[in-house]
Amino acid sequence: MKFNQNNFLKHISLDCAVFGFHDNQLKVLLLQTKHTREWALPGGFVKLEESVEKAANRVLKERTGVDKIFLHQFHVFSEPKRSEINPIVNDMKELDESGGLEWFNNRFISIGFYALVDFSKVTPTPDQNSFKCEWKSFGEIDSLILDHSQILNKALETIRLQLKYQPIGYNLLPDKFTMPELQKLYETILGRELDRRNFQRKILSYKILDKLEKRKTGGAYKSPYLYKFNIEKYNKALEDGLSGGW
Amino acid sequence: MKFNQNNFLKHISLDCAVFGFHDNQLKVLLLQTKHTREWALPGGFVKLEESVEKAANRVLKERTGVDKIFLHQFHVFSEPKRSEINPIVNDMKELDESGGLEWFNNRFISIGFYALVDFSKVTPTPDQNSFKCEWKSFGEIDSLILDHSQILNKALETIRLQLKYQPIGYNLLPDKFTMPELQKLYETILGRELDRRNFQRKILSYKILDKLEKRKTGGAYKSPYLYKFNIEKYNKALEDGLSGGW
DNA sequence: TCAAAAGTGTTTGGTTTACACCCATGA
DNA sequence: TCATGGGTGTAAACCAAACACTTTTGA
Repeated sequence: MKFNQNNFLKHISLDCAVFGFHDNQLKVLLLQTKHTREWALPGGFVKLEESVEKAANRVLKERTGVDKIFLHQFHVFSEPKRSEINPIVNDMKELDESGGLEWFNNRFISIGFYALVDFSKVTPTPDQNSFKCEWKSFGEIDSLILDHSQILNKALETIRLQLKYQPIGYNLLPDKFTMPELQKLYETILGRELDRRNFQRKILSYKILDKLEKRKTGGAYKSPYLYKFNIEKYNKALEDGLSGGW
Repeated sequence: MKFNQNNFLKHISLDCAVFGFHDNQLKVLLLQTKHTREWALPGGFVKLEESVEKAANRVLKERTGVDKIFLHQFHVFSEPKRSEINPIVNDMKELDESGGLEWFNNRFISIGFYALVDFSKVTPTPDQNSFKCEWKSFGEIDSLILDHSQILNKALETIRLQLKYQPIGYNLLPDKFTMPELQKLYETILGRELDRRNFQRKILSYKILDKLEKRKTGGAYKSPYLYKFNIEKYNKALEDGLSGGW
């Protein structure tokens, strides 16, 4: 299936900061470009008859295999020169016969989205312009294409703010998880350590968790309880907001 | 000066919810369209070489006479049919010889901004497609053109959330103001009453106010103190965020 | 001189923080 | 059996909500 620029709105793009959580680390889904081997956020364009939310969902379905991802727009990036491509790329793109060169030389206003996904359910899949698609630990990402670093940082900042009055985790953790795992997630996003006991008390006070039987498997030391989110209460908390902050 | 559609990015517009505060009421700046006499939010388009923020600032300078207004983007509105114009307008627009009909029949993705301004400094000024421009009390606004009601409501919702961790008022009140006035502003935005004494204690705890001499003028009863914002501390609070919420 | 608005302060209850002890587990 | 991680509890500090009394002002 070839890219046909006539199917898309000119000047408008979208970029997604897709976050996952694995090995106690915050992961970000990135693409490596075919030509320059630079890293980029997954992104795409908006079809003539779809909303930007639909477009973002479509793009992420392609990149991850997962549909209906938790996804929110958070900022529009529109500096006039933000999408000016590297002259080197310009040359290399000419190798491309898809007519993409003309398209990519347009100025783009990009709508930034952040997405939270269950790491284990994602199958990273490169797009037409990419060489590969894979998870990177947030801490190990250094330079990204265009203004994508800025977009990524602003996405994380937005999530940190959301955390103050909304629960998080349902979209980032597997169905069943332990309290220490959930805590680690919060600590990772917030970038600081939390008190184990106070964390538990606070989270439980939101009443969005259901406690299950003890876990038995592998891990050394005392086995922690398993929890799962109570989805109704979780969604209600998402809408109503939480009282205290972190 | 005629509108030349070649100077603007196609498919992209912006709409601004401009809030002011007057007579203890929250005011919104609206335009009344020439043809159908419907009400609309001030809006505009993005020039080929400007950011959306610059564009919004430019548009609001034209509508208010005020430059460098406090202005933030808050959401992108992109439902495919959101900008489909009323067929009646379509006919009437043909009266217009500016070539605007073709332009307005495009699909537009609109970037929503909210703005906070000092009511007394604004000179409402209609644009090319408007009959008049004036302040309306938020409570008295019923129907707006296209999805502008939705945009306006989402703007207010956003401000309410901001209020939880950012100070507000510097952009909405005159230089000098009294504590009851500031409180009324908070109450108006939040849509509920606050305790006078607790409000004062909390606001003062932020240390963003400087207390001045007593006011003497007109108002009956005991004269309240005048305050002004300490702009350095205010800006710092804007960046760092406040601790407690409302 | 009185009603209404505004200045100031105190009590109370909940929430957050800090910290301690015990239990379970696999090496 | 012991080091480590995990479950549970409590005292102190802090903050927010509720409420009372006094002062100033113009009518």
